[in-house]
Amino acid sequence: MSRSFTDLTENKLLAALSGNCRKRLEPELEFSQLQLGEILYHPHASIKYVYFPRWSAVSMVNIFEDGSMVEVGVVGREGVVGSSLLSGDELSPHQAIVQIADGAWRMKAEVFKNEIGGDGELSKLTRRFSQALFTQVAQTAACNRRHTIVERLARWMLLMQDRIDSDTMQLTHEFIAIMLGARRAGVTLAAGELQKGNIINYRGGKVTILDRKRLEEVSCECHRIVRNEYRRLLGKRPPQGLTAC
Amino acid sequence: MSRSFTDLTENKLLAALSGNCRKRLEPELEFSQLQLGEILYHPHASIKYVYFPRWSAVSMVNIFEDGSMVEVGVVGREGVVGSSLLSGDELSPHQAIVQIADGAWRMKAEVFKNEIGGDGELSKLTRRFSQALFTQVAQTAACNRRHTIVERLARWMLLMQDRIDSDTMQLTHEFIAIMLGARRAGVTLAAGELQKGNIINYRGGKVTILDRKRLEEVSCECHRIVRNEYRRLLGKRPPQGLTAC
DNA sequence: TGGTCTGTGTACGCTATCAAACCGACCCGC
DNA sequence: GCGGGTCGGTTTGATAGCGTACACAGACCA
Repeated sequence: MSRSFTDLTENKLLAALSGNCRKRLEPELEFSQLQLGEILYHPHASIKYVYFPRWSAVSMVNIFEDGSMVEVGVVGREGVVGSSLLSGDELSPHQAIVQIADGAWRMKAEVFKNEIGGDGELSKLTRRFSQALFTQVAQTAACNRRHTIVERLARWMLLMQDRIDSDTMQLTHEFIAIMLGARRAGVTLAAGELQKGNIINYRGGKVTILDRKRLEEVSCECHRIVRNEYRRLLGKRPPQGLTAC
Repeated sequence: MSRSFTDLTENKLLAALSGNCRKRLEPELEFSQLQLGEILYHPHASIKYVYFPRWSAVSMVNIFEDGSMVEVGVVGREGVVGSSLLSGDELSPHQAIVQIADGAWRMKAEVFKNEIGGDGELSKLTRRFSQALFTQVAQTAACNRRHTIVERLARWMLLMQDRIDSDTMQLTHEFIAIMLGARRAGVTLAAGELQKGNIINYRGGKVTILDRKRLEEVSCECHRIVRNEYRRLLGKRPPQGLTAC
């Protein structure tokens, strides 16, 4: 079974490590099942573990003083949740909440901090990932300013699908609305449009993507731009100079 | 004169270095006058220099395929323009454009990359700054989604004023509109409101802040939140463990 | 078999903002 | 003192999305 608990390479960041390095770190990585809606970090609370997701997606969410939320970024199997530890600071700047629930390998924050202090493999990869995440958040800032709900909804579903291996996701309009910072009714309208075009289908809190190609067409450019940047920074070719482990 | 070309401590990041370390780096820092509207980096072009601003402000701008722009973050004397080099990547993810033109000390990218490779002082400070910038961009993403033009305009002026030492800035409505991702007419309306309340005054491309306190009141919470995070991360107390230089 | 809960459809009035003008005020060089 | 450029004020009409509310459908449960 390809999804053995121990196949660390299902997380792409771990997969990019050299075999030796991965072997060395394996004892520090504990597999853990994530729950839908589980909160990995509260905003401004200290980070106990970092998470290397398998087929999960975790949203970084900004919470306003009135309690309303807006998603600012998403992390999946391409990276690691908790990369803000790179700064040396131990507090999570945002809430991290599980959107798509599968498993993740987690590592104690202290261990992770030791690894990324110098310029070993994990340090370099995490820095690259962190840069990609920054790009995603920045694109979201611009996107939130200029694009319609339909465009952003399409983008968001692509963003999610990129991080899992399935056409079907358990997602209600209500939940999506919170992430997009829009009304639930607004999402229903937008989703209705996509459904009319046979691009997606949903029922009872499950969304199915029927036509990925068309979904990309109705999405704004933001998805493609960010995806390309992820590929450039984290693509197959690992960054040069991976020597020290 | 406190604004001597050689007083590196006018940049707060350089000021946080130990005296020894600053002395060591001084020969690598070349003072350079920035021009209003000067483009330090084009998007996806390689970074030749990093800039430690004096009393300048530099915007990080996302450019859409149709040519329209939205600002995603601002860097001033609290940090360094080009911190994305931390990732090991040499390309600037965004356009960097000079908003408030004073001077900056610049350092060759290769020199900077050497400095931040390990965990010396400059490396640690840059990582912390990079985290603060991330927070700013994330807050902008949420802010762009939820707050009105008036609120965002007020926030933006505070953001600018925090980075210079003056109540007066050379800024046209047209320019502000591009940064906020709004229409020029929309900014005129919003600015008119602030002017009616005697909070600001503008004339001939110059804005004067008359009542900073009231400006903070009409601004959304985003300015305060980001400012507090900057203070926490980059505040007077330098990060612990600054040993190696 | 009916009750409750979750998820979705839809409608109404309202506001912020947009897009595209046009015009006046001022500045600066000539 | 004239003319062009920059900057700001304002209008008019359109529209996306908001806040709120209510209705319905299926699932699950008692």
